[in-house]
Amino acid sequence: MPELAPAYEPSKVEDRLYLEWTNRQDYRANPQSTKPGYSIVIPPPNVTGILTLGHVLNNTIQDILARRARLLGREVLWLPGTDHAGIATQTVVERTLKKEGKIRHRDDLGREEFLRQVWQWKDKHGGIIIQQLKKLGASCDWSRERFTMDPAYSACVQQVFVDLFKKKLIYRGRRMVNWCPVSRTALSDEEVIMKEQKGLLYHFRVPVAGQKDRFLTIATTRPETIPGDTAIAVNPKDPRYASLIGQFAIRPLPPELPEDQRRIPIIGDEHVDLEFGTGVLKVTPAHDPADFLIGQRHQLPSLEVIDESGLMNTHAGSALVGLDRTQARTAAAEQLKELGWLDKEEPYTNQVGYSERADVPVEPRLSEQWFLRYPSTERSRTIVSTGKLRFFPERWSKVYDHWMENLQDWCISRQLWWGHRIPVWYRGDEMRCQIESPGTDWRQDSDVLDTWFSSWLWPFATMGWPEKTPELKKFYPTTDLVTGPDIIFFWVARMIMAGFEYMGELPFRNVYFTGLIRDAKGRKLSKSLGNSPDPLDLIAKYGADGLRFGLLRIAPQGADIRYDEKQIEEGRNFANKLWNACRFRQPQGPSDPKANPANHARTPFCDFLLEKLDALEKELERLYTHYEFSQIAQALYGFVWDEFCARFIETAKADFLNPSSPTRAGTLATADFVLSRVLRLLHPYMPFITEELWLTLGLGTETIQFSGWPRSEEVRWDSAQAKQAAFCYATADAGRKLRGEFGLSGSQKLKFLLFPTPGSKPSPESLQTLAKLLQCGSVELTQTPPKAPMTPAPWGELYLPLEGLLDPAKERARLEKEITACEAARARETAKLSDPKMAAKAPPEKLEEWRRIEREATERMARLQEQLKLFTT
RNA sequence: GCGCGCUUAGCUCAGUGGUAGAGCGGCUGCCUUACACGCAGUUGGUCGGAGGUUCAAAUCCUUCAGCGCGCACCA
Repeated sequence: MPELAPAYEPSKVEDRLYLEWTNRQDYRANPQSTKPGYSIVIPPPNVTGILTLGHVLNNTIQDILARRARLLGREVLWLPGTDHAGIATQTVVERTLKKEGKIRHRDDLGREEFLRQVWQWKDKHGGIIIQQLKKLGASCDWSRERFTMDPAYSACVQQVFVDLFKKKLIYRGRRMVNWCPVSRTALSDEEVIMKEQKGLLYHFRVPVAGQKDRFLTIATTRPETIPGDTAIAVNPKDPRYASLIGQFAIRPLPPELPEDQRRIPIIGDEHVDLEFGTGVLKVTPAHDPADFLIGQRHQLPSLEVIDESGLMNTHAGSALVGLDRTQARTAAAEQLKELGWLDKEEPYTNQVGYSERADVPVEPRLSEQWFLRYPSTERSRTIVSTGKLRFFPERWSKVYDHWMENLQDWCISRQLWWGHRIPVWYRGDEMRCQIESPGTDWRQDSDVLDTWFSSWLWPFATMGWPEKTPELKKFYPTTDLVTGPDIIFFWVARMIMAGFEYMGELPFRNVYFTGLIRDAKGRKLSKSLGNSPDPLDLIAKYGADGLRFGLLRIAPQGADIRYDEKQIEEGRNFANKLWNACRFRQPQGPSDPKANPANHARTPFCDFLLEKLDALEKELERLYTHYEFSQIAQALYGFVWDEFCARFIETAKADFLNPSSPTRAGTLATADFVLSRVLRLLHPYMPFITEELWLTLGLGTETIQFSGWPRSEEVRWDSAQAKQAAFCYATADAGRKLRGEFGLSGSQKLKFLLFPTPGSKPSPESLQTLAKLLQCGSVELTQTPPKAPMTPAPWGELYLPLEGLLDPAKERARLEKEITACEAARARETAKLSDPKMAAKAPPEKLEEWRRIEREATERMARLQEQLKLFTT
């Protein structure tokens, strides 16, 4: 048996073990297994992405669930893979090629050649995040790794499109969509994020046609769209303007156009808010969703003045043409000023939709797109609202329900090249929706599908759908899904609908939403802020187990996480603590995998530890059903550090150093029994160190991974003994406190005296253990209370004879302070008990408890007062 | 504007009706024969404010404030 190093060195363990596990194919899921199935599909990361702390959190949780399921004897499938991430990947490749000077625009290469370059990029960079997940210890079934652009997967996507088209749920239409002028594609509503923008509200006048000196004043944030205005709208109920409805106004821009070409109608529309601005609205049907609707209601012409790249076109007039939207805004305002139409500019803050990817304002734009009317919406909504599909934390189900209630058709076409091509073919005016080309003279739709239109099939398309595969039979529906609440609409909701539509069943039974990781200042982690640490650096520094445990311990359910590297350091420290606890056991000889403390004479401390282990196992059981991952980590941390190390090991030293001790075998058995269980309980969180210790100590000959989840029924102990141990610990705690108050260090070999509680007679062994816990020279019994500092303790009154060191004044002060505290505690209970209302209404067991506390405080006080008398004379 | 969440020790957070907790930090003392990635002790909170329910409120209700998030066609 190799000797354990003084400190745990993760780098010597992790890669070696991971290789062993994967070479042995420990994570390969067998659909033919008779064991009950457990499955998770990974939220596929962007194929060209790199690991972030968010991924670490998310995948560690999945790994915890998967590893625990294996210990529970399940057949586990954790299915990994990556996403082609249309816009993101295409943008990155295009940018790189531009930077290398190979192209100015992707048009330079043409569609086919550009796609070849993207595939090349994918082959080169696509595996990085997968390798990083392996470093983390992720126990995925790598033999089943999928990519959303795999041929089989693509076939699923096309088939679903054709099917939904046939069901008339997919349709093509010319509508107002969110247009990203940088990526030059349409976006779905979900890809637009509203941001507050500080700008100006411009007030300008327009003359009413044929009425000299009659003007309307309009407030707008977008003067650059004035050339695209095709009407002026007022509310028909507005007494100020109602009479003008039906007349015309002269649009001020572009000024070079003859006046009759700038004549636009004044219309009445309820949409106009009387209170806002001047109550007069310019209507630009081509560049504003609300105006578009007004335009439809009034059959207004649509006049486009901004092109697909966000540049002003010729309709905007000579002063603006070619300018970017934002430049055009100031230019248009300038123009209005010169023409004398501008009344004022005032600072104004409004909400503007931004493209999530390109981080520029989206331009509402009229275009021909494909839309999906969501399928299976009713079932998908009720499955969550009735709690059959559970969300953790539960409150996200409200957010989901609200979105499901207000479903808008999904714009699924993208004007990109990288993605699944839309299976629709054209010849002249004919159109066909089918996977194969109808013939050589047919031209395929040039658009691709939104990436989420492929990911929403992930839970079953990865398992061989549309075939009825053994995988689907065994592992669908999946058990748990772990993801971030930011993609609840993008992905979770849509997967539920696709699951019902194509499998007739929900895709997963539970969804756990992680929190967002923020830095110490509360900012989101991002590459541009430079506050996003590289998980691989953290693994190198603290080990994968340290990173996993440290991060999970501070990841409260449902709340954002304030990340601090200090926490990861603590994770490493904990790993080292565990390592050393085992190192303490190792020199005593090989561990016994079948150790059973029940078969041996034991010290009370063994029973105390077994009692705590039982409580821990029950607690973890409860916490796992609620997905309380950070509290599970806390509970394990506390057990290992406080119960096993601080208490048990200190008392086990007596047995370990004494080969002839009658309780030696029992203490060894307890150590092995408890370590065997605590390593297994910890394994989901810290897979590497627990495996290494398990095998090195010889707690098992096979890997820990399938060694069985500890059951609390296996733990047997004597609770009377455990109580004795608790008294001993409490006595030691009192002694330490007493010594600490005199500023005496542990290294000074002091002698304590114990004046035992009448009737009790502590054994020499227990006095020895007490001395060990107190780290003092000895504890001796005394028949007469000495004149020395004293503290009341469960076993009796503990004295610290200080010979010449004693300062009576100091001792008096100390006693008085403690008497005051006792008095306060007693008074609190007395007050409660003497309140007649309370005495009448509180439950008897509470009253009993309060009486006990009152009694104990009184007794303690009496002892302290006796002691005080000794020092007052 | 509507909805949701948060506010507890210097920091990060547990604690859903009955004596306010943990880790870190601070301070004091220790290289005590598993561990200085450690050990012992200690400091530190009128549980955001105000009302209410209750014998009893950090905990339940109402309301206010601050912060965060989601949804929303006020130009």
